[in-house]
Amino acid sequence: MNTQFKKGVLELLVLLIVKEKDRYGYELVEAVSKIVDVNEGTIYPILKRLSNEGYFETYLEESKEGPVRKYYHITALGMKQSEVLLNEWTVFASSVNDFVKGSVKK
Amino acid sequence: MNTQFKKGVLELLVLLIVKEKDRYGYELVEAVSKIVDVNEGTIYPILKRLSNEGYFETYLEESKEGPVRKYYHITALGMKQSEVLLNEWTVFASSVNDFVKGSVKK
DNA sequence: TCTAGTACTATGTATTGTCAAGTACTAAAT
DNA sequence: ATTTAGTACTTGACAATACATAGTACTAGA
Repeated sequence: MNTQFKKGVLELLVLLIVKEKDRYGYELVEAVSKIVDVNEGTIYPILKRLSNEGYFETYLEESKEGPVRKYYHITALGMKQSEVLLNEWTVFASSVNDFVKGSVKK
Repeated sequence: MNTQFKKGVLELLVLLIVKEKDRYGYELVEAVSKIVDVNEGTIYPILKRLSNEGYFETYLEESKEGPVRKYYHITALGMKQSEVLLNEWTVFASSVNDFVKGSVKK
């Protein structure tokens, strides 16, 4: 899969998934993987960055199936950011798709 | 505009525009700008890269309105690449859009 | 002669995704 | 008892690509 296409989009996907309900990192990796192919080493840095920027709050919870899980909870700022990004993506993708479709017909 | 979303997509747009007919750099900047906001200093490096990779051939032609123009012509390899990239973009964008639409409803 | 528009090049920087390796816990298989 | 697989997270070096800025140079009109 084209790595470049994912830039910026993964951040949007992570925000939207955590917005649904609190998630821990490993769960996020699997959830995002269902949409686009993605590497473990890609998601964790995004989570750290989004937390540093105040979009997520975190807390720990024990698990019976393995080590402690770090859960991510979206903040009001994160909600706002997900809306901004979602809007930007929608505008961007439809501009590109409109052109691309016209290009195919010729 | 979100810079990250453009990664990889500009290459696709440039390929599709040059595929229509031969273009020179400055013309490309204007054509791409109609689709997504883009900087001059972004397009020229893409043209150089795509030429180095054998997707474009170039030739010079004089102009009455300014300095010499460098025209880009797509090669068979470039045609192939534009199809590959277009397909990858279409699959990618629709995966993301399908998820994103589901996410909005909730 | 100056300015605006056209046309291309070069360089340094920032962002972000990938890869690889490592740590560590639990549960099931050998 | 030990190994293996699955879960869970961290870190650091690396690659790709868009941007900003500056510089060169040509033409035409004020």
